[in-house]
Amino acid sequence: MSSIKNPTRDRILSATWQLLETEGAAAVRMSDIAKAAKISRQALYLHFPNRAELLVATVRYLDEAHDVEARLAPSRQAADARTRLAEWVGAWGGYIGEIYGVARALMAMRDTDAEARAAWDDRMQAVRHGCAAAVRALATEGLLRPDLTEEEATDLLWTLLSVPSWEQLCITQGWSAERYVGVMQSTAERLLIGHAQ
Amino acid sequence: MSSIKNPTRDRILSATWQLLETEGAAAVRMSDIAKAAKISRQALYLHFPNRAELLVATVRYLDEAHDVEARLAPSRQAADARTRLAEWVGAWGGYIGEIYGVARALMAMRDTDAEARAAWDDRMQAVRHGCAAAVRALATEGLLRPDLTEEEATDLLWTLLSVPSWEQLCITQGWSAERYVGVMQSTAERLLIGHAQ
DNA sequence: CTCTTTATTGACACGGTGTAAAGTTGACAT
DNA sequence: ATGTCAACTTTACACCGTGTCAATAAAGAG
Repeated sequence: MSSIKNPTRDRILSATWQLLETEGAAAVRMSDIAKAAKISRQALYLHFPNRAELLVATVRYLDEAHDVEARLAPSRQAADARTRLAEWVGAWGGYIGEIYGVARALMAMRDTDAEARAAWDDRMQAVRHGCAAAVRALATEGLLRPDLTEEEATDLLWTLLSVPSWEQLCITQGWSAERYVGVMQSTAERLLIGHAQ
Repeated sequence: MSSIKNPTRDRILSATWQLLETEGAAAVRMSDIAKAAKISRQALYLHFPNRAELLVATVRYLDEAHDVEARLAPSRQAADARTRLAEWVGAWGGYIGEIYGVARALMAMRDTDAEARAAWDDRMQAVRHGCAAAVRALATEGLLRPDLTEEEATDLLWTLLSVPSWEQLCITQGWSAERYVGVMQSTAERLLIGHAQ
């Protein structure tokens, strides 16, 4: 739909995405993006006021392209808390790999650009909500590890599933996506579920 | 010792440290550091060839000032693997808070500066070795969770104890240092020790 | 045919890093 | 006293990437 309405904007976004995914994030300049989208650097500023907003728009574009909602549905519909947790870890954990390039660029901008920071924090809060929901489900089934508050458990799961953690395991240490998700699922269980099981 | 040999160099390093600890890392420019050290911006370049090397030197300076070796000794001398793990998590986890400012600045430079990247990676590998040693101790006492290889367990512990994870919990979520260390110790146990306990 | 939108080219300001050159200051040796 | 050396200062500038501005071109819609 957005692709029909405004083809160049779309071309820009997909070029941005592609560049961020392949090059190292910091190396991608506005001029690189313009070149890849086959417009002048200045034309970029006709569509996006600055780099930060372009990155934010790219994230939204990716969400749309990957149909995030559909991915998260199984987690919400899970019968019991345990499978809900596993589904959630699988869904989000698997998604990180696909947005990593853009995520990385946005994270790097946090330090210098308030808007980028806000956008990133907002998205991460959404992830935290997902974690909170999974923890809540565990708590209502009485499965939650007793020495943690729900808050703490949420923070812990959220941190385990953070992008930097994913980066460390999958990029630095070369874990495969399957291995990552598998280990994270068992780890999350261990981490959160009280030993009464 | 370094303080006796070269007072201005020392003043620069301590100014850098102080600024990075108080201001947000990215906001600290070379000129700010110069001003804080009461020398001209150019004199900075008489002591350090560029920003990256200044940051790296600051990290070393901090290590010396905080006597890292002494902090890590209890972990290495621990009687059993379990207390070794707890000591290690406590020592490193507690240390992060004191170097966070500099660490943050160095991490931010990774994207643009190869030298900064190398320096940071080197330090993180040292941390990973600490994790590996703790895991190894667990393994030789037969305590290691059986569904993980030693490699995987090391990576997992290392990621749990990473600076970004610390940041998310202690800065973003406002955990106190004690709470962080306490939760991390019990979490690490849960994460790594097989249920034969 | 003209208005509007989208794009182009070229130029420039700003901020931060790093370089270069010439001059100042103080300590110390002879 | 003089000369020398090192640390430091001031001033200036090059480079890069972001973002702004103005003048102009092309193309479709009314």
